[in-house]
Amino acid sequence: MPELPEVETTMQGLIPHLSGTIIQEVIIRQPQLRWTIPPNLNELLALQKITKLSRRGKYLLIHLEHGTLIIHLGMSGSLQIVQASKTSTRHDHVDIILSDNKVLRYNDPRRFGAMLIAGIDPFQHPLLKHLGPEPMETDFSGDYLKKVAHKRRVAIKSFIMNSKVVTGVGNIYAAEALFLAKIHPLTEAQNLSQSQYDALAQAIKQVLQSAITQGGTTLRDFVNSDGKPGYFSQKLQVYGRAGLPCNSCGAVLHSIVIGQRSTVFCAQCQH
DNA sequence: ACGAAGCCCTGCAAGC
DNA sequence: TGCTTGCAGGGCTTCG
Repeated sequence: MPELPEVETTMQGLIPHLSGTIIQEVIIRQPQLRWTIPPNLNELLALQKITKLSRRGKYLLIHLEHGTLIIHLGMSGSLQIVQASKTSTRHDHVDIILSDNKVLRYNDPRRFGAMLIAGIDPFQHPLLKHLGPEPMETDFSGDYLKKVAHKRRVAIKSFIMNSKVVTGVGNIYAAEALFLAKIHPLTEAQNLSQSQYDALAQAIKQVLQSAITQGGTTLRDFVNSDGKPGYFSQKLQVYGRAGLPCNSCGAVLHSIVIGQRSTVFCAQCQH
């Protein structure tokens, strides 16, 4: 499923195809995503020039002359640049037809994704307005986490998956970062020491950066914008490895449920 | 204000 | 083999 690294990889892959391009037409085959796609999306986007692309958490932002297209890939969404002649298949919900006979095609089997319109300043949009810091930026740090965690009794794993605390850390990388920082996922957020938070912030940055460098994790249905899979999945230490031996100590990895999310960890290494 | 649960949806795997 | 059932998952929304 697309996590932050996949969104970043997708954006980087799309930039050369989209920057400066003028949108010709938008075809919506299935408007029922996480939220219904605005019915007048075509009227809003047609003949507008794409000025730049950016990312906020897992939200991909396509900046236009008179507004912003917000895209979220949910857990099974993908974007690809295809030739206009290529026949659409099942779950190809939206085509954004570009000027040079190319199409930006949105596919999302589970339809947990979203495609919405915001103004010129997308950060005023309700979905983006209250997001926490970007994990890769310098304002996200152990100091910041320790401060925000004051009197918070929620499990640390849920805490770092809360988009108001930090945006874009999903289930896979939360588990990986906690393993790397040697922190038990059920620890109450308020009980982590400063040095643990320093290690955790560092670990989050490291796992995300590593995945971005690798080109994004490939799981079930993610394909990056070139149609090539990423290769990070083989590096995962705990996610999807319940019952298998810990790569560090050899103990059998445990699987528990935290906040309705499966969580794999090493009881030996993580305290 | 905080934390837990609910919800949207399809593909896949396991069980019968 | 084919059907049924259960589960996974992002993250906003609702409930307590």
